[in-house]
Amino acid sequence: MATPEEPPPPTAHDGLVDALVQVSFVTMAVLSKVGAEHDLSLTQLRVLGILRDRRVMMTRLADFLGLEKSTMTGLVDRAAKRGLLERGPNAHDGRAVDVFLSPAGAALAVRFQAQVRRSLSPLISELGPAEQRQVRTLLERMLGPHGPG
Amino acid sequence: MATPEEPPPPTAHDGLVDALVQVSFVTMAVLSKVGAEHDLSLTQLRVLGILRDRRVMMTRLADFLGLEKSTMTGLVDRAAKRGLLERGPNAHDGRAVDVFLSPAGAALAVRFQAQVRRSLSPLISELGPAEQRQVRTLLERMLGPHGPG
DNA sequence: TATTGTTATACTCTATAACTATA
DNA sequence: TATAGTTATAGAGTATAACAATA
Repeated sequence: MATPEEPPPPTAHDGLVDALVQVSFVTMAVLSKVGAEHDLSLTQLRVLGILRDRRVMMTRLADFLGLEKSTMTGLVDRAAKRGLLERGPNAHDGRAVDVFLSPAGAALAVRFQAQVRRSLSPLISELGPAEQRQVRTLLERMLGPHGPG
Repeated sequence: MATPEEPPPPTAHDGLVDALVQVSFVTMAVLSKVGAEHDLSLTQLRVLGILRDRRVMMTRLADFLGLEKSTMTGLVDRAAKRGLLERGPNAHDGRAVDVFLSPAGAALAVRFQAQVRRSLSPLISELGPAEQRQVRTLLERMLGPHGPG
């Protein structure tokens, strides 16, 4: 007899979902904090990460981030004004604008990544070496067949 | 001989850090998306989550979220205007303002949680039951001695 | 005609500083 | 004097709609 307001049927993996969400919040908090030390928002961090090994047009960057192209204009404007990235012409399409990291931006991305690794170490060090390999494998599996590329 | 710009020495758990960050981004994207379907930002979601089983004063809410109290004013204003939560007097301090979920807010929180669980299922279903128990245990260990409370 | 990018506008989120009311 | 909360203000992040230039 289900009432109109059915209580959510707790499934076997509810506990996993909760742990996943909590760990994600902690991880994002670390990312935010390290980013803030460089005056970088999470979105700006993602931009640096995406451009790390790519030169892409505005629209593609917006697709990667799941944002509107008009949002990209402001995001790229601010990062460019700080000298972290640059705009340039696209070789194949006169309408398109390419975006790519400046040397300063690339250097910052490298420093940032190292800092994130250090900042997440305490979390990870709760586990032994074998367990670390385990979680890593399992997390990568969760990310799907696209794999850790 | 280390150069002034030392290349970051890759440690054993770098791969785990990367997987953790990626999984966290995916998880937050799911949270954002489900939240957006209810016109709720990640911060508003966290507010609902915190108030789920608590009545707290503004300052305490700000502490939980790591935000300034002035930020809370706007956040609570908007959520209250939508009827999701209410302000009330604090029994022990005439200066303080308590915040708590309205019935509508509590109902939304329940619906939201169920929806998040469904939305994260595909990710989790990449693993078998035994593996799910494993990750859960390991993630909870990473969250530290504070435990999954 | 469709697509790329920018501009204009508006709203949310966030912080700092100044203020009020209570402790 | 110190603390709780709000207001004022400013800037970043986001979206929608209208526009210019190119395809």
